[in-house]
Amino acid sequence: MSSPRSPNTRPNMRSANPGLQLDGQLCFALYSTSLALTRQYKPLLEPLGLTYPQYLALLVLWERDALSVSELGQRLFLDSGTLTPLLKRMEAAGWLTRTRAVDDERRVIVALTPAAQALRKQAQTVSRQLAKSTGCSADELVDLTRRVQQLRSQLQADASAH
Amino acid sequence: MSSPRSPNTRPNMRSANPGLQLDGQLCFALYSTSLALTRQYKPLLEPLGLTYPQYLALLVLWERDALSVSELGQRLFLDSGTLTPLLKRMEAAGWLTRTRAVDDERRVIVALTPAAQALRKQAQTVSRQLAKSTGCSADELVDLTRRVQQLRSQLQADASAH
DNA sequence: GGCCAATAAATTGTACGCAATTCAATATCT
DNA sequence: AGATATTGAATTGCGTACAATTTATTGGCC
Repeated sequence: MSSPRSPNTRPNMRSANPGLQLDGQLCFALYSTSLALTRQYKPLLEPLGLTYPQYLALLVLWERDALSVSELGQRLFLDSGTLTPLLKRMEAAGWLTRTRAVDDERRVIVALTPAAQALRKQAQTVSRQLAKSTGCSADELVDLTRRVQQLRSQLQADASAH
Repeated sequence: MSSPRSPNTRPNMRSANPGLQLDGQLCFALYSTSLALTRQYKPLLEPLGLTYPQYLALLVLWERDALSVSELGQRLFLDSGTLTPLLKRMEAAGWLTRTRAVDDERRVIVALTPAAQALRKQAQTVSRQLAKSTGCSADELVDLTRRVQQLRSQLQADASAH
């Protein structure tokens, strides 16, 4: 009743709103699409007892096991404030161990348990299912990934240049 | 000491890890780039007393004021569980009012205050600054935005098809 | 009108992200 | 060696996201 107009999205009337249309903003497109992807992952990861960020941590550790928290953080672009509680939950769930490094007791080494190693195959299924629901060809996925990575690099370069 | 190898990123050795490389995943590229963008926004929005999701809500309301919570949620792809507390904070900060609709007391209408209207110009500056730090041309931005939006649509279609 | 399903927000509980601070261990300098 | 700076995690506090539940209101049906 309160909105007699048709569906919310209007086509190409950017005239009255220079540079401020939600639909035109790459930032929002990335933000909302990233959240949509996490939602897509959820039903696939839930049976395994994993959240999406936890799954990302596993991806890193499957590539190279026994990393410190900060090394993991460099790969994921996350800091200890995010990772410490996440890793504690994963430790409690039996996916990994956290041990102080013997040569430098400041560092905490994160290592996968056999349970997490065994999960690797199922993860490939998850990965494939997700690729399917994007509806993109492999080439499109590769290309889009590269361009988004390129954007990330550019942003980081810009950020570190104050 | 614990890692005698060179920097973490290896070039193109995807052989031993079919479909599970973090770097190859579009999902992670979108996830980490979206977070990087939010970080880029933060110093620009902080002086205005806004967070990035709050800024997105303003973008929607600048386009069309006086929406219900669920209409706003449809535009942002967020639900009341996220929006209600966010809108309460924005109300407390003086950016908007929340009033029950007279014709349907279930609906809460969100309307901007003059303070929020006045903010519109400064927001254009923010938007331009961010476009600059992407290092992309206008055409590149438009193209990348469209492709990411397309992906989002595809995911939503796939999700609603169970 | 009275009953009941449907709808719109709000609430509850869990898990991130991240800035800022704290704490412990190591490195540096003299 | 001893004082100081630096580093790596952990902690604290705030603001999202989101599933699941609850509450209030409306619409439909008899």
